[in-house]
Amino acid sequence: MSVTAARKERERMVREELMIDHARRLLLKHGYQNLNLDELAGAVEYSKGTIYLHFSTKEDLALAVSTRALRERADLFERASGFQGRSRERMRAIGFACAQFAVHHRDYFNVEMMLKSVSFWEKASEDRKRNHSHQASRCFEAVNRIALDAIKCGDLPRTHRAEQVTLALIAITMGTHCATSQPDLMHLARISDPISVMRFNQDLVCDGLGWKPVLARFDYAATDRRIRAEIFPAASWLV
Amino acid sequence: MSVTAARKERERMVREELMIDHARRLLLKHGYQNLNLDELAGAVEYSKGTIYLHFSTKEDLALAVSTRALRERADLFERASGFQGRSRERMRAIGFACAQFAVHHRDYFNVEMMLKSVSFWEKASEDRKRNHSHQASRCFEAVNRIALDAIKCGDLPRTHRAEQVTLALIAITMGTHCATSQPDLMHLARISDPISVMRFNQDLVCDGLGWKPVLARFDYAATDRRIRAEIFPAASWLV
DNA sequence: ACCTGAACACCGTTCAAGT
DNA sequence: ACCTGAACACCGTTCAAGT
Repeated sequence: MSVTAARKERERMVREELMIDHARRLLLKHGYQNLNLDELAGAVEYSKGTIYLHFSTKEDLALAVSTRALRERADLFERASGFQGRSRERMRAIGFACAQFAVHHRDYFNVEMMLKSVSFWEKASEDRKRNHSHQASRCFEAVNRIALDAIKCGDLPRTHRAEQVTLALIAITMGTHCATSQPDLMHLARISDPISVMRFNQDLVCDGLGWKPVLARFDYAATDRRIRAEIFPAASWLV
Repeated sequence: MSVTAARKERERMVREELMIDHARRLLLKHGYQNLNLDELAGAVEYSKGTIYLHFSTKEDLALAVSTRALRERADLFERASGFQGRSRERMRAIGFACAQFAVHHRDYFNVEMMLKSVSFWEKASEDRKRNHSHQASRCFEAVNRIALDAIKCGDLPRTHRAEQVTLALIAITMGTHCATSQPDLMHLARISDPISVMRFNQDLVCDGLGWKPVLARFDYAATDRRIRAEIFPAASWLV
């Protein structure tokens, strides 16, 4: 490959990132349905035709936005997973990673939901689908490794399978996101702080699993301080 | 109102139900994005203009489909709530109602997800939005009443608030639906039966809440048989 | 009074033409 | 070789005309 070609490729990637940046902004502003490619073309200062040199369809573009966020989540999860402590403390660090991600990506979860629902996948390019499931499995494995360790060392009952445990934690996390993003429901439940609901629900599932040390028998305040200090030193976003 | 007017109104309602029936079928077949009003008009044998005499927008139509399903869920929940037994047994009956609903509506959950994500609500008519939140609150209250009773009689620790409990159960249910509808995730977790995952996860949350009698100290097999016999006699769908 | 379906508007997608 | 933007296609929405 010539020197010129390498530079061209680099510039191409920069342009693609620019498009994803603006697409993300517009997605959060208008939602997927009202994301307008004319507006995007205007924002990135390229023609609509050029957008189609990067993304095969509008769905493909939305998937790219989603995958980039998912990669950030996987990064956070892997960082959290390296926390030095007992298995349930490491799991708690993952909880912090979720919160960090939720704050950084605010109402991003709505876009994520969109992807799960429709005929999105059949309209996206193979490359991008592969990348998305790669990032998804990084997230899964980060949690699953902790569950495996917990079962091995006896912090979790040996009757559990690690994948069952991981799926339960993913479910409570997704479900809480889902539930807390519905204003009606939050109003019915007379609840205002989504992050404390997330904590509470994740603790419930861990306690339900019998994950030692159980909340009632251990004070996690010191753990939480260490997680903040060691894993998320830059995070000024939480009390 | 004249006799004629009453008949006209009845016929109007029949026609609307017909439209909702077919819309539901097409939604499940193609997904929301590919739901085509020309196809719907053909299926119901009315013109597109007539569809707009019933529904203000395509979003309004989808909301109508969703609300009718939600009404059925609320009916099932209220029936389950009347089960005679301890609070956690009644909660278990709600779990059966969820399963019954999931089986009857199969991949309906995807449509439900759609509603949560986009600028759906701003394009739907006020009447229909009101009806939807009415049905949603019927579901919420059916669960919440059981939680309130449980706290009152000491089956749940008095430190819990009923709404917190209800929200946690809604979250694990939604999250499990969400997670089990992603083939990638099910493959990673090496899990094939969504219904048993739902049971497992709901039990986890109840145990985590300390909802007596806890799973390990009580055999729910007899309860399950009674629920099947008394609440869902017509349900041949579960082993 | 009720219903129709052709016409319109909007926007994702393509491709012939320009630099 | 790369980019453009006018033209096309599809489909949700409207409304003048028909019965």
